[in-house]
Amino acid sequence: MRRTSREALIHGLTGVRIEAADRRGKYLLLPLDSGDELMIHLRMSGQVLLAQRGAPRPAHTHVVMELDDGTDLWFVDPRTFGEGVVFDPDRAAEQVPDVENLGPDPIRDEFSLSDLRRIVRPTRRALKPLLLDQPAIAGIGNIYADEILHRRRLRPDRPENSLDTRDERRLHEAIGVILAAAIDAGGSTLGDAQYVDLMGGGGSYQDDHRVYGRAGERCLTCGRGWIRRSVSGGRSTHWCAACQR
DNA sequence: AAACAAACCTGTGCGC
DNA sequence: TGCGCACAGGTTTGTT
Repeated sequence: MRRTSREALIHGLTGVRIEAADRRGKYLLLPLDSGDELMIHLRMSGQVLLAQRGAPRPAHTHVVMELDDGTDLWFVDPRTFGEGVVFDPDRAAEQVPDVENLGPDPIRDEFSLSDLRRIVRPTRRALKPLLLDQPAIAGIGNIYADEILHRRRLRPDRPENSLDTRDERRLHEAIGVILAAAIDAGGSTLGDAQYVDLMGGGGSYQDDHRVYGRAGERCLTCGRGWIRRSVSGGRSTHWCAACQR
């Protein structure tokens, strides 16, 4: 309830029908028949779970939404970084400016090669921060940024202004392929099982990670280099110093 | 302007 | 066994 109140959330959700389940980047968007929308962001540790009414709830269950089919939707979030808010789509620019400022979502929106060229600026900013920049391109997080760059053998610290046309084509291809493969596999559920689907099930894409979480291992792609890990601003980056250039 | 770091929190796993 | 520390999927805010 970072930008709303308990009362406003309860009022906005009581007696309404959820018309759809949509998404932009990492923001879940649920249009309601009241004309408002429920936005949920899970941040690092949030979960939305569907459960039988009365089932024992996990610790850190902050919101329980009772549905009319007898099931409950839980919002669970140990670290409390996540949030939910009911907003008026006509006033989205003031109520949820971060959602309004998102760049194109490569899965949800048209994302052509020229769309990628549009977000690559002639600066020395590195490719890793570019991929994590939600106002530039929406939805890519730390795991997939590393996996995308590894697939196309691009170093995370390669400056944006060093990309030639071939590099841009490669990066565009890798964004589509890695995200599609990860979605097919149900996402990446790491050891602490925080990322799970509505029914609490995990994904399997963590088994296909080539660099994320593999620091110190030999590169699965080239077989020559070792996977390196660096930390900047509390975020870790993984890459192969031999095959990523 | 851009590049960092800190802050927001709890839980887990490790070395000692 | 217990303590302290590093670290975790993200974003915002503040400081160089």
